[in-house]
Amino acid sequence: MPELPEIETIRNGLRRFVLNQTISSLDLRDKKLPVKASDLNKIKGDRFSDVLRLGKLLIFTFQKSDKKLLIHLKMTGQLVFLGEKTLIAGGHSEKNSKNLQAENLRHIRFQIVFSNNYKLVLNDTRRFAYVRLVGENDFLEVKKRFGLEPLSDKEFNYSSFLKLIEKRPRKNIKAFLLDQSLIAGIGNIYADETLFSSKVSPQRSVASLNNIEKKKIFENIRRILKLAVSKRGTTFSDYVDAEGKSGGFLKLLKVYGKNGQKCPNCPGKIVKIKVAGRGTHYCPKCQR
DNA sequence: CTTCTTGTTACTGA
DNA sequence: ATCAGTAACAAGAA
Repeated sequence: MPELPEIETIRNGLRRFVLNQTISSLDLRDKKLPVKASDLNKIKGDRFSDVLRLGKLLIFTFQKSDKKLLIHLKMTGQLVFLGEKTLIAGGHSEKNSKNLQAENLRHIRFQIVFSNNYKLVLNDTRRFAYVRLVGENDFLEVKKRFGLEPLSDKEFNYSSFLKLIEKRPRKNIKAFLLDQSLIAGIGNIYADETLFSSKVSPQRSVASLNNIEKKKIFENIRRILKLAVSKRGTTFSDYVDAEGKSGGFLKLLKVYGKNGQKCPNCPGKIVKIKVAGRGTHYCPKCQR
């Protein structure tokens, strides 16, 4: 499940590969994707000028066209850069890593072929990922749905965080963290990890938090997301970066996927329950 | 065979 | 308006 750190890692990887590359063709293989082949053809011959990120959404801009290509990976989407036949750097594998091989790409839904025959490939088993090509107006509509960017010190600081809390006082804290229109980019993994490090139960409401808990949650959001970016994200099931490589944050997870295991902080065990419709991992002893 | 999973949106009912 | 809960989406794992 790619969340902000994973998407940021993909973005950084892709920038190295796709900027200034001339697009020679676009191959739309899945008709379900909300984009028309005839629209895609309009960016043939153009070049990518930048790769941006909004929450978990990737945004590609062009040198000539004013349009933007939006790619959301949802749960199982993978976006990788391929050499003529193989992944640019996917072949080298470390112990315990699930580095992706080109032959693992069994669900290619969309790809862009560059003039040197290198490719940008969207692989997605469950077909929830989407590709859209939007003009300025549609892009502004999309942008409106996103909340604060947690890696931006300007947008996301303690006072803007407190304002969000005041705006949604009755909301459950886990649902609050997952709400993309409030803070953009936190998903199930980093929500659980943030609440564990803050010693706050996922079942609490926002209104019940004291000042110390609010401050801890705020600080842990930033700390954990930044740490995860520096480790190139978390590979739990499908995620790989632009080179097909696994993320290194998996080893640093304290509660996500650890149900039944001992809590890192106390003799108790991590349990998994359902909160806000999501599988939620926490320590009932440490998190109150 | 059924059930569960997940990011996001859409809908319902409180 | 806000919030919780649930279905839907698709496909694979258990």
